[in-house]
Amino acid sequence: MSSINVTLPDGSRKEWPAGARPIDIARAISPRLADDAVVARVNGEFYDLTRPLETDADLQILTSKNPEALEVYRHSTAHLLAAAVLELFPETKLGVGPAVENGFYYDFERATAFAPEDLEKIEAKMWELQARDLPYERRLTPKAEGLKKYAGMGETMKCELIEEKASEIFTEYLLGPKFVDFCRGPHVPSTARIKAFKLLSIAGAYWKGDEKNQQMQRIYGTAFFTKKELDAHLTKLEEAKKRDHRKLGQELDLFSIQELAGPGLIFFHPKGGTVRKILEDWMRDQYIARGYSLVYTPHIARSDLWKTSGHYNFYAENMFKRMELDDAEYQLKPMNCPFHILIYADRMRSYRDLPVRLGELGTVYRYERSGVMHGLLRVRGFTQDDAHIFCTPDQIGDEIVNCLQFAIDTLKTYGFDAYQAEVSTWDGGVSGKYDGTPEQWEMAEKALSEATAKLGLEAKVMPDEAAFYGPKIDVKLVDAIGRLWQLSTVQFDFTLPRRFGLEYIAEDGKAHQPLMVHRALYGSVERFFGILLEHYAGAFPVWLAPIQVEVLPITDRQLEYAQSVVAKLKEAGLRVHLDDRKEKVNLKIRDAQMQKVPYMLVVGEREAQNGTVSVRNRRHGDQGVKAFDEFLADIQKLAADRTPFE
RNA sequence: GCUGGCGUAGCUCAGUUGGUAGAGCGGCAGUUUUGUAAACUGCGGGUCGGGGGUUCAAUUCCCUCCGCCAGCUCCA
Repeated sequence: MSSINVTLPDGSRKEWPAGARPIDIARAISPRLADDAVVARVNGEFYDLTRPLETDADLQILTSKNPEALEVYRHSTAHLLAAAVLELFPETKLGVGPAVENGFYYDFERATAFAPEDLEKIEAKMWELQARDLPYERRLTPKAEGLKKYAGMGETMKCELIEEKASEIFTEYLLGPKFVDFCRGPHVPSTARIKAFKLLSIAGAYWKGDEKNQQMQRIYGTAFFTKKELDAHLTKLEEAKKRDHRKLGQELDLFSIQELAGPGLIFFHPKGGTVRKILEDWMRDQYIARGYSLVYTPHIARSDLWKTSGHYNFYAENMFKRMELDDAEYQLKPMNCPFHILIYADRMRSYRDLPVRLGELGTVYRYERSGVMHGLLRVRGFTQDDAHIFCTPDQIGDEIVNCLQFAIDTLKTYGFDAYQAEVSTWDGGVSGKYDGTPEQWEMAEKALSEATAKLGLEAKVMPDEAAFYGPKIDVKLVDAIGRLWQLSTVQFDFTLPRRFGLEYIAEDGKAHQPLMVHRALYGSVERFFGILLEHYAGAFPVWLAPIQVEVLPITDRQLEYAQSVVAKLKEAGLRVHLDDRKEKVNLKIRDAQMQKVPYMLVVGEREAQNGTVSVRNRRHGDQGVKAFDEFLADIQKLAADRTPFE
């Protein structure tokens, strides 16, 4: 065949000589296109721009305007990184180097650790290689020959990968004199295509992600098509740092973690406590409105309970150590479920009693390994808004729908408009690692997917990601700067009802096992608090703000009037603070701004005389003078409506 | 838990050929009575994360423990 049919990016079909390269075709169409080209897609698959076409092709040229091309671009930058490392530190051995969500990394093995200063050197070397416009050269290599070659270079990890993944003839990519990598590609044609990147950090990572394997040094970087996009991303990282809940928690005096008390244990200060109470009250009120019963259960229980539930054996490494009391052994609770189950099982249940929905803000303690704690987001003691629903098979559909609706309403209330759902299912029973019968799994998974459909919730199915005791649906939210957080979860449990021998008497007069569902919507109150704090960058909406109004008298001659304003606001149920320090109003404003108080009322001579207040909003600045009653009505409405962003 | 980095005043941070520590802000006292993001002056404040070692002498060098940070692994 001397010619091939190519469907061009504009949809037209044209004949080209066999062996034409996508980049040549791009050039023929427009030099501009060729300059912008990052990668080709041929018959739906990524394809090197410089790799000759051999068959009829549906050709697309992906340029830097196409977000899909970014992955190829970043992967190419990872190769550039590895090539630079080998230039500077030739003894380094290679692991893997993929593109990831916001950049790329490459794993290396080397006797000495990379120092932070090394990143600068490596980056400089990368630019040097970039300037030389080295080609990403693709080569086909027979497996046996390749293995011998990589073994000769001492690249044992590459050999391992080749053994596992390579076909009889595999592709590898060369870049510069030293770097060759077993890699499917594709890559950009040459290094000059890479215009904007930055190395970010060095961290440890286990070979193949398994902690039993040796640990390697991972260098993270990010890359974008333009300097402008790169700078925007770096700015976003800075922005994220500024709204780090740990920093805000300290600056706004909301919570702390005390070294003397231990890691992962949270102290809510008065202001944080105020916010937390509102979160908790809202949730309890919702429980009651939605037909849940509130219960309270202990924090410890005999080990016998944990043996019955199975946690004693299967969850032991996550539990705090056992304590001996008298002649019995007790353990702190890592979960609330067994306690709620005991309440359910405390009396005979009829089908007429179901569904039973038991809810609690239950504080649990889990022994987390030392390196995993993170502010409020990963702690050792936390409070779950935990509820367990016991119901009949007939009821399960509605129960799941109601849980999901509850979750959605919760997120909306707190100003999260973007969220996504994931349904985790089993493997069909092939591995035997899942508990429960195929009928149970089928019924439960059906209930979950029907509920998402009914609510118009787009749910990604995650096969073989379920817990061993049942399928689940997780709702993840997207915060104000686009990050994803996992919060709400609704999980079936086929195991515990059986272990505890739960039953209800059905219409047939016989005992049946009820269905059991775990669900938590905040997930953990602490974590939710942390996420909210970052979402609002510390500027809690009026209904949540620990101080809603700061009253700022200009001189102490207005103190009396200011106090009367404060008293009236308090009477109206608002959280108000009087700044009666003998300081200039500028300073008082600055302090209130930095504490992110939503409203500041400046009261001076004029206001005192006219019974008015001068309103300042933390976001929009001076709002001018208003009659006190007018201000009061405005702020009460904001609080009552739970307006997430004023 | 693992790899690497870090730990100095309430906070943010200076402080190298090893000679017992400083700044700004905050705090306290006084002066200033002030109109939309920092008035002025003065004064306190630190077992330099804990313990051990080397040394005439350790914030500085070594060991160990604790904690924090970035990841990994695990997870609400």
